[in-house]
Amino acid sequence: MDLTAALRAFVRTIETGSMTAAARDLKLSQPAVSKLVRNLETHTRTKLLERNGRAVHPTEAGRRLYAGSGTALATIDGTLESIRSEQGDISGPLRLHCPVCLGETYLCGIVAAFQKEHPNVAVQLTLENQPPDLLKQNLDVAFRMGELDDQGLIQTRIGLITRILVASPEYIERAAPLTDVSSLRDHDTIVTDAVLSPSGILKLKRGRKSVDVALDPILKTNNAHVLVEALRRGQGVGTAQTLLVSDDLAEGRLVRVLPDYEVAATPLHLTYLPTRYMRPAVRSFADFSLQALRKVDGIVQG
Amino acid sequence: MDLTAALRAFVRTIETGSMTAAARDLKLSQPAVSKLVRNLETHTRTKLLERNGRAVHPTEAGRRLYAGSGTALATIDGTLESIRSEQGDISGPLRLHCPVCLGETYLCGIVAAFQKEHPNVAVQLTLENQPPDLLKQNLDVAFRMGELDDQGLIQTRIGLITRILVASPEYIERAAPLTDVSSLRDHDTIVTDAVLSPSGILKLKRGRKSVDVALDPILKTNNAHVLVEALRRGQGVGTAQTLLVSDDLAEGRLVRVLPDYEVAATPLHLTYLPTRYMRPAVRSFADFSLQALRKVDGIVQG
DNA sequence: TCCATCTATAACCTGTTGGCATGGTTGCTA
DNA sequence: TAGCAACCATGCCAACAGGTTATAGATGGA
Repeated sequence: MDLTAALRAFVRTIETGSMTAAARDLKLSQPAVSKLVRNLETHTRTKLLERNGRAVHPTEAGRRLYAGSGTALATIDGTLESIRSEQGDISGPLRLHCPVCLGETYLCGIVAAFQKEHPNVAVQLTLENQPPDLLKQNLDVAFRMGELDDQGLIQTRIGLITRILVASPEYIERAAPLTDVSSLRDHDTIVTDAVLSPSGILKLKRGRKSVDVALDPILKTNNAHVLVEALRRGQGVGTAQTLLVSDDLAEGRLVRVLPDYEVAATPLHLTYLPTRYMRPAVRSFADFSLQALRKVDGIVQG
Repeated sequence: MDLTAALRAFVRTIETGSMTAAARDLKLSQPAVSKLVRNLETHTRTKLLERNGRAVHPTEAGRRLYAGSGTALATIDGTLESIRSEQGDISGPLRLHCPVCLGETYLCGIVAAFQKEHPNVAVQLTLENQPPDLLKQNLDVAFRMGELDDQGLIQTRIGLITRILVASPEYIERAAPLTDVSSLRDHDTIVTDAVLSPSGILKLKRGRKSVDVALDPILKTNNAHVLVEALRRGQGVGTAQTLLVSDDLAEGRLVRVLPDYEVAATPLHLTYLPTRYMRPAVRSFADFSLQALRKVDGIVQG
């Protein structure tokens, strides 16, 4: 029996919670996974999974096998890949997860540059604003915004994503003068869900002093492109991640307003699971993306 | 490709220093091992072994793969076996090594008792007086006499094997009186190689005081049965491990002489390699044999 | 120079494994 | 309660992987 294949199927089944999902992952048919697990059970003379029609759960023995063999498999994979990479040939899969806005604007370029250096790395880049489940989705690296309290997760702080208040020149021309933050109430505002507190408060800072403004925005969106596009069209004034609008600012399509005020910056982290071995492709990409992102205008240290 | 099989063949090849030997170990043909290693090399795109006609040596990459996958494989095997054993069924191979005299007299009985409790454990018991190479011979546990300086070896002290001076009643009748240790020179002496220093000195102790006696034995042997048999036949007086002659003493076939004197006792150790996982059969037998041996007359604590 | 020992290769065969199609079970939902 | 959807198990078939035997090639020692 191919123990490696059987264990891999078993481990993925537990992680995804379903043989069908594991089969998709492993590019096998569902019966194949079913058989592999069955073989493993015969071999250990023990029921490893509790089949429940709907889902499968590991038995006590299954949990122990998972704990023991999961890391061992990862070690083997990591060692093998590290030996291949020693030949100067970094390869293997690289599964990434990233918030949509960052992914669309910067990460895709970073991935392209990385793949140019390492053409044998097969990237799967998932963009979602939901926080990912690294285990279930089998992710190598996830970029995450905001403060994380997730235990059992290694996180490297990349920097702070700054936001600024911007508007198009046309809008500024047209609308009431924006002399002070209190006048924001009289403006059409456009924001991301994330920057507004549930009660609709935007937190700003002027120097050390923090200022809260209650907004009633004309547009709230979770999509950065939509947001920036609306700002460009002159639909209003709003907060935007600096990294999303630096080009627009440089070319005059957008103008920073109330430049004395700072919008609360969001930390950006690179996260991954503490596997025994960091596969070379993963390690290499982590370094690569970290350096690239820290150079981005709109991501600052602090 | 069956990664487990390939890695196993590779690991055993490095440990034994030859594919042919690894094949014997794994109960495969030599070409099978050759192919497995070749597959592994193809898979890693790296030469892992330097074939040298006479012997094979790992390349740098091979050493790294060995370091990484060796323990991982052991972990997997151990976990699987531990799950099987959870079913109350301790099983698997158990490879033991032991000095001949101890093995013939006591260990064989201990092994039999152990197998009675755990009939699915397949024991290979090698009796040799040469110190074993646990890695090359693929041993789980080795019993060793004497002080060991072997690093990278876990050793549990079982106790001290005592030796005493004995002779048969017939011999004592016939020979010169044995009033003092100095009169030993005038006797026919029978010893194990091990107790004599290279220059032929037997070290004794009387209380705190150590006494050296130069002997010119009529029989030196490395085999305990030969030694004891010679003593029983009345060929002379000699040193014997207490555990070998306790029956003879009890039944009057041998008599202890010069009982004030002690022969230097030899420590007995149970040794094994520090593998990540101690397989259940191994752990269980280690406990079992330790308890049994400590009860043996002639093995004392200290 | 021959021999012993070890590895590589070729040819062949068997057994396992994976895929497909299908049937059974479970839990949700209307 | 019945129908549906999702998931796992099983039987059958084809393909390939991995095993063995036989043989050739290389290397170090006597």
